[in-house]
Amino acid sequence: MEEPFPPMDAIDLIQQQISILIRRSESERTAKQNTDRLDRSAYLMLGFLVNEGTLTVGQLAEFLQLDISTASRQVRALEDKGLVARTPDPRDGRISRVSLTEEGQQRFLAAKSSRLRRYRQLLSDWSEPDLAQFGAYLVRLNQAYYEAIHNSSPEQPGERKEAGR
Amino acid sequence: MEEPFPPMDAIDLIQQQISILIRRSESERTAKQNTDRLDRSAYLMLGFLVNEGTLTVGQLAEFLQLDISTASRQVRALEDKGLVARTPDPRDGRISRVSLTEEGQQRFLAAKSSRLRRYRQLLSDWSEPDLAQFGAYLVRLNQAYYEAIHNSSPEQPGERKEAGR
DNA sequence: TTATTTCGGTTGTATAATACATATATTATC
DNA sequence: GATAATATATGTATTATACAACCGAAATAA
Repeated sequence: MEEPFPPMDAIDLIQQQISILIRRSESERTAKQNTDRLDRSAYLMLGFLVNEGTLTVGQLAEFLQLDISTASRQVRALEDKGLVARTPDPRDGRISRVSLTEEGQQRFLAAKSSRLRRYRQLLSDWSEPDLAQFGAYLVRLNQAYYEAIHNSSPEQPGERKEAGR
Repeated sequence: MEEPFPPMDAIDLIQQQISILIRRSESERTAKQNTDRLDRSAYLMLGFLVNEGTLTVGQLAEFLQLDISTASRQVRALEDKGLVARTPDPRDGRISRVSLTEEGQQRFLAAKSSRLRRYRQLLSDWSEPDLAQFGAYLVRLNQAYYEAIHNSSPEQPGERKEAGR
């Protein structure tokens, strides 16, 4: 392989720590059932809906990088809980447009608040610049992931593709 | 309890980005089956064994924050694949001591190398100081998780973990 | 000593999240 | 109107997980 790559050690650390972070997070997910907690995918899904307003099942699947069948089931689960509503698209009978219910909004905000509380606790002794910097790094990494995946994929409305320099 | 906490915005970003990161990672996990890829828990488990040499099932469970039954099954799965070996402790017949096989070492290194390749790609345009800093932040966050778990005792019905050391 | 409790681990069972293959219904195209 | 493409849903399988019940070994109590 080519060599203009960053040194192994830092990357190795990052890779390892991300594995651990994910495991930790996963552990929290299953263990602590704060009543207002939502599983990660549901949380992300509701979050997208909060931001985007209304999305199709397919769009949700794409955003979450889920198989559409999985997304479909997730939507149904959320629907059964009354957190989202599906309305048929008047112009295309195949499409289900998914949007938040009032209840869904509230549950999302509650879950968000619960997560924030947890993170505020975990990060309570971080300086503000460190927090900002860390957040920026995470964004950057996620963006890299996103681009790696969407190298040559069809776009969705609202897509921002920033090619970096 | 509002004052001595860091500002919401950065934390909100971090929390959200970590959710996304985990989802991305999860997606990679199921999607790309590089032959040398190991699932996250197996990878972490082998990694611990690389570092620590030999561990009991219970220790692995604790490190990975898995229920011991899950750890037990994981160990068995790895054993069936020939990646670890269980040897009975001569002094305590209850204990299984788990260690890597030669094959396990090789598979771990291959998986690690594969992961590193992926991350090198994703992070190829990061500066070295940024990488180091990001790694340090991740370590710090994981450390906070670790401490949060090991300091506060979340009461579980029936079983309370006594930390008498 | 024997009886009981604790401990490390395994196995039974349940659940959740997921993907892949297939089905269905709707729209588009020929 | 027949066929193809599309959006979603359903059938089925897999995987990772936890909890509960259990088992055998060790430690402790009687």
